[in-house]
Amino acid sequence: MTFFITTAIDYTNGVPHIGHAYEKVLTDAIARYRRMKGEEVFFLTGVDQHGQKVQQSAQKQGVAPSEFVAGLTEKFLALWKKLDISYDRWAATTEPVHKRCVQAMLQLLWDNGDFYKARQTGHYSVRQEQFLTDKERGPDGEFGPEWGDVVVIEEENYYFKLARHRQWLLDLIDARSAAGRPFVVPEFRVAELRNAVEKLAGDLCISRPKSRLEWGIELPFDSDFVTYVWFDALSNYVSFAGYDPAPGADQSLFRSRWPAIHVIGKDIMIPPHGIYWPIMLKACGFADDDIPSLLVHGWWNISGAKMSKSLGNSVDPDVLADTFGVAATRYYLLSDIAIGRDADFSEERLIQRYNGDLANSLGNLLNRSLSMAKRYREGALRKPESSPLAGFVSDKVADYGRRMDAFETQAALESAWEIIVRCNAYVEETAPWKLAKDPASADKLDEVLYTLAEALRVISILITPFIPASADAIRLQLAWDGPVHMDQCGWGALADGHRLGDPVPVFPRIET
RNA sequence: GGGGGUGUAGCUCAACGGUCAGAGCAGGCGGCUCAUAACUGCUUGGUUCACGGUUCGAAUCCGUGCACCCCCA
Repeated sequence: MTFFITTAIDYTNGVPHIGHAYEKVLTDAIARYRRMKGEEVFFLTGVDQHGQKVQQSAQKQGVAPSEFVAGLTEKFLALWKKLDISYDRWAATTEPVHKRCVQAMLQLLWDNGDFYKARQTGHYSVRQEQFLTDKERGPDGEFGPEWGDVVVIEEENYYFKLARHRQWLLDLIDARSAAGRPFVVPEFRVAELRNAVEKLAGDLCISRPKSRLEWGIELPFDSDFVTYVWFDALSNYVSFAGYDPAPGADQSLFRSRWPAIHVIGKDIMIPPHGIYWPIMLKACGFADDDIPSLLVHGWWNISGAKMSKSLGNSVDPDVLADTFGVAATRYYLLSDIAIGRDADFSEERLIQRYNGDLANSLGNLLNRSLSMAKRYREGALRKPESSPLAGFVSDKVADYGRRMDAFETQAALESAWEIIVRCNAYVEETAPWKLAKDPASADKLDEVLYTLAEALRVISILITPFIPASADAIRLQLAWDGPVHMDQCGWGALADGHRLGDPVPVFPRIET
């Protein structure tokens, strides 16, 4: 039974911003934690490369769409590499495996009679890729400049019979909540989604004529059309996991992974992930138990304002990582926002959290512990009968696990940091520099030094999902090369006589 | 117009209807010297947006407003 987790796939029409980075780092932390628990994990992320905007942007630059998306895709790939995103499979929607799967799904639903063709005439905004109605008219009766060029067109398209599954979806949402495993986490979003489903009316347009959009996946039953966005983008969650809708196909790999948990932003819960996607799967024959769940995260605002290109206030995570480091960036994104909520981004706060939590609390704890061990015992540990912090640490490890299981990354970090804070206080209480002066206190000093090293070893495991490279650096200094696994969080893995490495600051302070 | 969210210390945020509303940061006073000017003890600071209601008991539940954000029409 594989733990299957996905992120939204990002649209390759612009460079990645802090919101993209947050979602991937969040998902990465969860995926890494599950691997540490010994679970088989399939972590899927990628890019959405088709569509009108990409086609237009490519035209403007005078390059082929494939060339245009290749450049931006590289930027995403490079950023995820820099940020240590440990995905198992990269989903690029121009890949043949994806195209084949999407076409097979479309064919299946066509054969089942889930689509119909209809004609629509109206004002069309080229920029927004949508038909406009009178509601979009301004007070003067005209379409405002935000719509760009507005043209009158008439065209036929294919529609997906969505509305007839309305009651089924409502029942599914209610059943999931009643069973204690809500369709949407955090649960306060369930009401929001349910309300939107109640109002669901009308069907979903799923095509564009090739005369207007060529850059897409062709409908298998009508070569004059490509499929438009939903079947192309949402289907990545199954197409890259081995799904094959063809009758008699071998589904064993896919079945071992599915269903997934989709990590998405609150802006794409309604309607795509909360309405279109479950209904698409239902239509394809998925059972109710095989409808995935959604983990919906909030947004990073910039000084209280929504982040947007037009405001020019977007934050470049690539620059952030270069300026403050990967650990500072990842730690800030995961520690300063509660799951599902919005938060306010500021560099001042990032620096504050890095200096306070990573440099001062954790970094200094490691540094002072290793320094004392080296100075008083040449780095060699003696394993005591027991340690006064063993019980405390194991309690916090349990808290951490419960919180990570509930996707509460911020709260889980707090559990880990309670150990760190306790250890620093423990150093003050026991004052090893005084014990070192008194030969009669030798055993006590050994107990303190061992306790600190052992606590740090456990801490290094707990922080691995969040700041993996730093956790490795800490283990290197501790000279512990055991398996990085949750079951190694039990007390006492460092052997009698274990020799620690030399202290080198892992988190140098950011001076301002 | 409908719906959702938010409103708590100077700042960022916690608090299943149940001890005196807590924590971090910032501020103040002290301690220590192993350590990255770090660490640590104590401490200042609140009309929990407002007004009503339910309750033995409300930041929490209900009602009415106010403010801000988002979605839909």
